[in-house]
Amino acid sequence: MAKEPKSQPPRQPASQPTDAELAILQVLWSGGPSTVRQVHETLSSRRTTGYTTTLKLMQIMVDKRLVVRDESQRSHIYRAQLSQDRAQRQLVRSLLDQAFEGSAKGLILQALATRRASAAELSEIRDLLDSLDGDKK
Amino acid sequence: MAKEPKSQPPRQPASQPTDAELAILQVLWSGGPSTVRQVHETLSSRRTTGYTTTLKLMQIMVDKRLVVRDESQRSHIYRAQLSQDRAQRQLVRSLLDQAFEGSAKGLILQALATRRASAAELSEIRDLLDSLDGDKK
DNA sequence: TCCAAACTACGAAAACTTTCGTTGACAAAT
DNA sequence: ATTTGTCAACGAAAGTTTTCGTAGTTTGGA
Repeated sequence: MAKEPKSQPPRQPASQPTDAELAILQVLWSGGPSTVRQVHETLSSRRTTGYTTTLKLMQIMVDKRLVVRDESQRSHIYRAQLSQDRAQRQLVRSLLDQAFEGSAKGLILQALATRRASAAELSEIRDLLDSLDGDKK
Repeated sequence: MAKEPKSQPPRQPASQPTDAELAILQVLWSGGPSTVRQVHETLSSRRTTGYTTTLKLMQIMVDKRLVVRDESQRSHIYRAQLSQDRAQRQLVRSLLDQAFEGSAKGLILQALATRRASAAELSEIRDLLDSLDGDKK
């Protein structure tokens, strides 16, 4: 006989992460695959929630396909399924639509006003601007 | 006797708008002071919610001090109290913290990748970069 | 005057998100 | 083998946001 006919409710592509989910994803993005314990420890410095809260959230995130889980160990290992790049894209797009009437320029101006970038960063941005200009000519 | 000792629960500065509230603010920002009807009509093209939903949200927004209301007419006139600029600042800041580890550069790169800016816009951005560079020297 | 249309107010349901207590399983140490 | 600690699972409560039905008011005709 085969393994399981377990019909795991198949979800849509991958829903937008909530705030708490994003906090968890950040830990996974920067720290790589981790256990719930590890994520919770890292998060504890900012958040003040119980261990089971983090666990529950991560279980929900598996359902939503935001993370995948390796259950071969007793302590399951979670890995981000939604890439940081893709999440950032989605978030930027929705922010542009929600508050900037689609204007990238407006968003960029606010970003520069909000956080001072280093000279090196500024020149990287300039390079990108140049390359975009080139394409467009 | 005087008018009303009506102690309207005084709220804090001005809370962060939710998604639905942001949609309403956008209408007020771009269309100026409006009635609920007007806002709802404008919103109807994207959203599909009842009139009273919009009304209720706008009433809540008055409580939150996100908008102010002129009741001198039968149809009250609502005006954005939270400026678009201030809202944008808050949103950019929280997005930077939540998904870009505070890096303005990262956000800007994503914004440029997401929405193609016109040559004119690109040069405006370049100007801003130059002025920031100047300050920093 | 009476009726219909347009409006505000408001309560409460529905939907979504976050939190945590409890339970049972496993594993390591005594 | 029993105890102790760590873990996943899960249900349910608490909190927040969004939705809408209903009721009462005002306005402008017929």
